[in-house]
Amino acid sequence: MKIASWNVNSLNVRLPHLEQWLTTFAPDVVGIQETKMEDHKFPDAVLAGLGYRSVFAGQKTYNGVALLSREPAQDVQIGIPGFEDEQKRAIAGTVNGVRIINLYVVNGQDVGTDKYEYKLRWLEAVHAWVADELKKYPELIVMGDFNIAPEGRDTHDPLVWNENHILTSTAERGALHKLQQLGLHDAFRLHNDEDGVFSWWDYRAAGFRRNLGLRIDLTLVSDALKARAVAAGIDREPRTWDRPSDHAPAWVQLG
DNA sequence: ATGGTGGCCATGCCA
Repeated sequence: MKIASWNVNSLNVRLPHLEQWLTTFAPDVVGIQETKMEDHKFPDAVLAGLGYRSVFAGQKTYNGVALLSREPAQDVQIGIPGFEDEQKRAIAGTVNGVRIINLYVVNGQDVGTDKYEYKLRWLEAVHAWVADELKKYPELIVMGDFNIAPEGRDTHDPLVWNENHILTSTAERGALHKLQQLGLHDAFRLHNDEDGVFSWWDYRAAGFRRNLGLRIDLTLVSDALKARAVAAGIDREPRTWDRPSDHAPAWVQLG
């Protein structure tokens, strides 16, 4: 079972890319972020034609998440339970017995801003939620656009992307670490040791051409799933296509 | 030190 996470940065613009990628990469489950699309506009019929069921929670202009799966998702949860949030950033479901949480983590703008504080509050709420979910579903995947690069080797320049910089700051990495302390493993790092492998490249300054990127899109697998995570990676190909998203899909394969 | 590209939507905001 191949499970992937992809920030498409507008599903309206990227639907052809998604269709192409579903056809060639053939994932079994996909978590989508930044659909930027209200629910009544979601192309569930098009995706059904490709063999995928969809559940989704969207809004105009910003945010928006969806979960696509070949088998229908059960026990679908939209938003973080008990956490009031107008922004559509979280959706979860159970597919083939595996609980899957798909997140579009708050970007945070800059360290010390209101958005940064919201990001840290939001991650606290995610921690409580995941802790609760793990009790019910030991076989759990938490994936999405985390907007956090776990380590220096997940950035093109650790001197720039340092402990005071957004996406790499001490508090952000601390929140990710605390989440992983629940028993979640970065699937990519179970199988890849190299640095310079990224999932996001800024549109500005020819970031992709120069490979100036960050690895901020993660698939985390629970203790109970760790042995089944037989491969993981990032598929750079859709980032090479015309008018691409600024993110590439991150994936994990369960054996 | 600043802005750079892109999406949404018509202007700045967000990333």
